[in-house]
Amino acid sequence: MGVSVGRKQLWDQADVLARAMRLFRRCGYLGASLRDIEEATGLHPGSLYRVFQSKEGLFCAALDAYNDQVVQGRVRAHLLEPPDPVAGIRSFFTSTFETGLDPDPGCLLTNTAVESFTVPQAAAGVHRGLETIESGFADALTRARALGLLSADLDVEASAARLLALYQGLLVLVRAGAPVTKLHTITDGAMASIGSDKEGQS
Amino acid sequence: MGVSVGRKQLWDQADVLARAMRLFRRCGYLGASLRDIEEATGLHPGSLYRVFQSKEGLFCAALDAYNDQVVQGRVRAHLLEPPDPVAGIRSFFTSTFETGLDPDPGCLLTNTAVESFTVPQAAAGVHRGLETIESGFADALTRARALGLLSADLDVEASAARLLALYQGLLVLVRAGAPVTKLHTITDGAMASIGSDKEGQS
DNA sequence: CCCATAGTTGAACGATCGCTCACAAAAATA
DNA sequence: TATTTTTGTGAGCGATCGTTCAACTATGGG
Repeated sequence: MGVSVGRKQLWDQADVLARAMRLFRRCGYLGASLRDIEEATGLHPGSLYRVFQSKEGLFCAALDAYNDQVVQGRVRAHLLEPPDPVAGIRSFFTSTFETGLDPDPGCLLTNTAVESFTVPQAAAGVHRGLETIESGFADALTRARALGLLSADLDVEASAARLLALYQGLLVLVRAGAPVTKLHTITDGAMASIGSDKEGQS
Repeated sequence: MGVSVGRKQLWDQADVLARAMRLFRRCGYLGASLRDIEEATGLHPGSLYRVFQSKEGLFCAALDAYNDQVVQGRVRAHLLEPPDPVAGIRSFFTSTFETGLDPDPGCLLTNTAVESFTVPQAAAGVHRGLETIESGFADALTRARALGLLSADLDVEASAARLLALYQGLLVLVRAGAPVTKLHTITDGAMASIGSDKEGQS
């Protein structure tokens, strides 16, 4: 069945998608030309088009990879796994602007939602990524409530939706170059709005 | 001094900027070609370039017009003038997604912040617009506190920053096609997070 | 060794991009 | 009316866009 005739593919698809993803996060879909993509990935247009059909196809594949690796990775690391879900939610926010991690390449979900008119097929990917984040918030909130860290009558669904909006807004402000102090203020307010301020509330 | 020799300009600059603004809100800077601009404004490239020097110049002028007209108009109408500042804040949010007003042309500040790499000179305009909104929130919160509608120990500055982030996030979700019920949930949560839920809190 | 197959390469296509400029048309001055 | 000055017009510039494809290179089967 698995015919093994012909030349072997010289490049790793995951690696190429990771490079394309980084370029799209920085420059957006329209801002990244095929020549830029060629330079970033090291692939010539023929190879790109044989596998991904078009620039849009590559973009959608990069968006899927972003969801599967970056988004799910961050959600798992900050929202699902930490024993202290409240601290996890906080670090999910602060990790977007605190130095060291990465020099602000931008969130592909935020950027694509704003650019959405350009690549209609990407809407599904944006929706999927946003839902991953939101259900991550919901999971962390539910766990925190069960641990007694938050009020028992907290509306998890509404709080998760609000945290998602706050998170997207924070990313916009990061892109706009807001000072880190303001981003911290917003994060502190977000934590307080779910009933957990910095000092703890017993 | 004011020499009055030569042909009269046939077009109204404010009207042209309003049309360009609408196009940029919908398509973004990169997504709007000069041919699109020509069609939207009715101006030929010669006239455009004589007055605005470049596509970037036109964009920055449109962004300034957006700040002076749309942003300041909305801030005044919802945050500065209403006798009930709390209701004003709520309508400032809901007016972005409730039907009738406009079919979601997008916020030029949000879009430009995300696209910021493209037109570096636009950063100042984005900053100015965001500050207009944030100080509008601060004004409404201060008035609401003075009226006894909100807790006396409310941190106005922090709440205004959080409302700005929430507002930008809401606009991202609107662009992403989030259902109206979710947008309402987020708005209700935003109001509750400043200490005023739907039913009122005495 | 030769052929069939799969993958790589990069020149080049038509379309469109942002932008320019020579020219025509109007308004004020002489 | 002739002249000067400003504005409108739109063909067309070089550059770059997304995309294609014919030639070339590796691989496995017979």
